[in-house]
Amino acid sequence: MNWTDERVELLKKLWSEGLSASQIAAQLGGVSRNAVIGKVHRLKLSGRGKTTTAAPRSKKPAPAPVAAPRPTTTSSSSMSSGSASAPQPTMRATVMKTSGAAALQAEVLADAVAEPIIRHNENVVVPISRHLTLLQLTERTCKWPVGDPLHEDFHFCGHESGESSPYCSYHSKLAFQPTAERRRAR
DNA sequence: CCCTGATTCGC
DNA sequence: GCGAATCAGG
Repeated sequence: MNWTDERVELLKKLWSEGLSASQIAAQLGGVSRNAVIGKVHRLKLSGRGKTTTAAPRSKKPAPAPVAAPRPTTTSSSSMSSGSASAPQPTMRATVMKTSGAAALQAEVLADAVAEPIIRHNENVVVPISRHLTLLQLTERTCKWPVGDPLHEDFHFCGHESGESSPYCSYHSKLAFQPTAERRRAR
């Protein structure tokens, strides 16, 4: 790729708009972040109104994806229904009382419900979003799309997704729901 | 570790 | 002029 007038123009525009070098590189396509920076310097456009150096390393409040005690999907046979006042002597309570994380989350959300399980697979509003653009996605960012692709504020979740999954824990659950009600063992 | 821009220097 | 490698920093 070579720096055509168009590309240079776009570069100038994006750079002045405050986009980072990597973002610009991604949008231009065919060039690396370094290439963009190098070009920027050669064009002597280093300064930008507000250089908020470094991306907003957003701190994660507390995803708290854990705590999914399997509420016993269908079974309703032995015990459980009532409030067994005498827990099994052998089985230590599997309750696991609270946790710092849980408490913190409750504090933040305030409105949080006592339902550790996500139910509606529909268009529940995503918890949080880093509001990443397509080109900002990396190997470890959640690629769950948010919003209307035809609309300008379309973006991606962008949460931590781990190395294997393309989505964060939250969206993985929404994405990979294997026809739940179908475990008909014999 | 991820990301940011800045510089250097061989091509 | 170009941009990978490297540096310096958040």
